[in-house]
Amino acid sequence: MKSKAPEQCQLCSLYYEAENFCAKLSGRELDELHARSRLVSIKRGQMLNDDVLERWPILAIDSGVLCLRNLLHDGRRTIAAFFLRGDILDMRAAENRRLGDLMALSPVSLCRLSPEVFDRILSVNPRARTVAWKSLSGQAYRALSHASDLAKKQALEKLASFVFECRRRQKGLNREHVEIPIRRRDLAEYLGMQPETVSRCFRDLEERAIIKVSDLSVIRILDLPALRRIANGDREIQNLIQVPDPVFKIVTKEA
Amino acid sequence: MKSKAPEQCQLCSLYYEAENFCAKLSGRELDELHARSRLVSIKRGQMLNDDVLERWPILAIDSGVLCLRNLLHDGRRTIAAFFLRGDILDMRAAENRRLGDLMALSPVSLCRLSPEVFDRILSVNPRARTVAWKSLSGQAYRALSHASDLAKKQALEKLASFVFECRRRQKGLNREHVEIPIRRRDLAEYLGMQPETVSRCFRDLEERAIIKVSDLSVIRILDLPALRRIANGDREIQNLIQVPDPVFKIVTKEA
DNA sequence: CCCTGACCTTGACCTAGGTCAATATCGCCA
DNA sequence: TGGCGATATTGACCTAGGTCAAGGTCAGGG
Repeated sequence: MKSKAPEQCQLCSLYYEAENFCAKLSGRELDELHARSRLVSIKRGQMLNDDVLERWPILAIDSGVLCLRNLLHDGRRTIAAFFLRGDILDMRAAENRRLGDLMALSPVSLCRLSPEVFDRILSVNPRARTVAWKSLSGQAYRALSHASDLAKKQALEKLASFVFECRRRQKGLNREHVEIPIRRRDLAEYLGMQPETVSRCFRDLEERAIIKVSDLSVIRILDLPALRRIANGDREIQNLIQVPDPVFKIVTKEA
Repeated sequence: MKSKAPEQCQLCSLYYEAENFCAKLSGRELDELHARSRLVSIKRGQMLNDDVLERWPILAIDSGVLCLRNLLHDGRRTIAAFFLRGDILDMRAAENRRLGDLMALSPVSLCRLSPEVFDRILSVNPRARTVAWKSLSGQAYRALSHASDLAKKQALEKLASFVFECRRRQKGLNREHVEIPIRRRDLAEYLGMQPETVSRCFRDLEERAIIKVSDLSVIRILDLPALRRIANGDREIQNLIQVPDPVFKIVTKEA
């Protein structure tokens, strides 16, 4: 009887969290996948280089925060998305598209899955296929909703929206405390703004008693409905709370 | 011998274009899918309503431009993505996420696929599965790259980037003429800017002899490398070509 | 425990592009 | 073909947030 999962896998969230990919595999499938895959650790700031990605285009995140970042050569940087535990990335589809580099925003542990075994499993194991499909469409929908945020929302709204994204994605049950898993600077790059602006927006939300910034990586939501309204682009609340601007505009018109 | 595809399908690009989903199906699979699916036409501006989507969450585009649009209730509107012939949408993953509405930006012909038959086909037909997987990851990567554009690029750069997106997606072989399949206003919503700005940017590119705007829906690329450099965020070219601004600003300061 | 460098915050100022208003142009239908 | 409503363009002006510069704060190493 060989029902025991490989030792390494037992410590990996991809296996021990029931909704994740490896948890859906039969013992045999897991053995085979494990035999042909590589669990690796990456330090913060480190990037996965392209030729390794070519050979190992399928990645599954065990822990940490990985991001997809691209930089214009005049130094502007953007983080297009970040990936958390449980996410499965298939970089094969990126093909000729220049999307950017995968970079660790915190120490990351991830598993490079053998594309062959991965594909084979997808073709025979419907539950595993569902997990992979869901992860991929989750990424797609997250990216779409992020694109909406970036397109028309103001800085404050984007930040509020981001808090909800973190909240939705965090595993714990605590809905009041939200962990901000990335640093201010990275957050700014993700939201397409400057660190200074992020800072100002946090302060703004705090001054309105909508959130409390405990430390740099955790906030507490004090007024959930207000935060939600801001995230949804409701300008009422913003104006209501803001000091009604006592500036009179003098229009001079030539007669 | 029943090798003939259903008549309706023979006129549908999903079937007659070899790389599309229905072209990968066996005669039997196609018959079954066709029997349980619905080809529908949508006029420009029309939206697919939510409860129908609930029952028919899988859509395949035969022709036209469908978009995912969401509007903040103060009137700001965003187009998060648009979908063209061959694209397959799976709205089941959207779940609780409020992504927006599917709306036709031009007359659209699409096929509502039966989710059950679709899933069954995915589980037995690897080629069809590949097509669906590719379409989904294409959407994901397009959304990511769009998000990057929105985050840090300037208006001109976003527009140039958009031209390349259209070019990459258009089927024809003509690489010099690019069809802009949507109107200015929609384009503005997609790029997160105002129609006025779109207009100004087109003019700017035209004045620099980088493109030629033939009519509202077709442009001709005159200087591909320049356009590419702009799209990639190279500010050199922008400054080199721009007339060095001969405006002196007179700053008056009280002594 | 202190030192150092990276990160974050704050304030002052400035500009890209949003806003508003006035045409011009398009595309559809009679 | 002509007329009309929707769409696009242009110009003038203004503001959200980017930029720059100056501290402040934190975490990790000796």
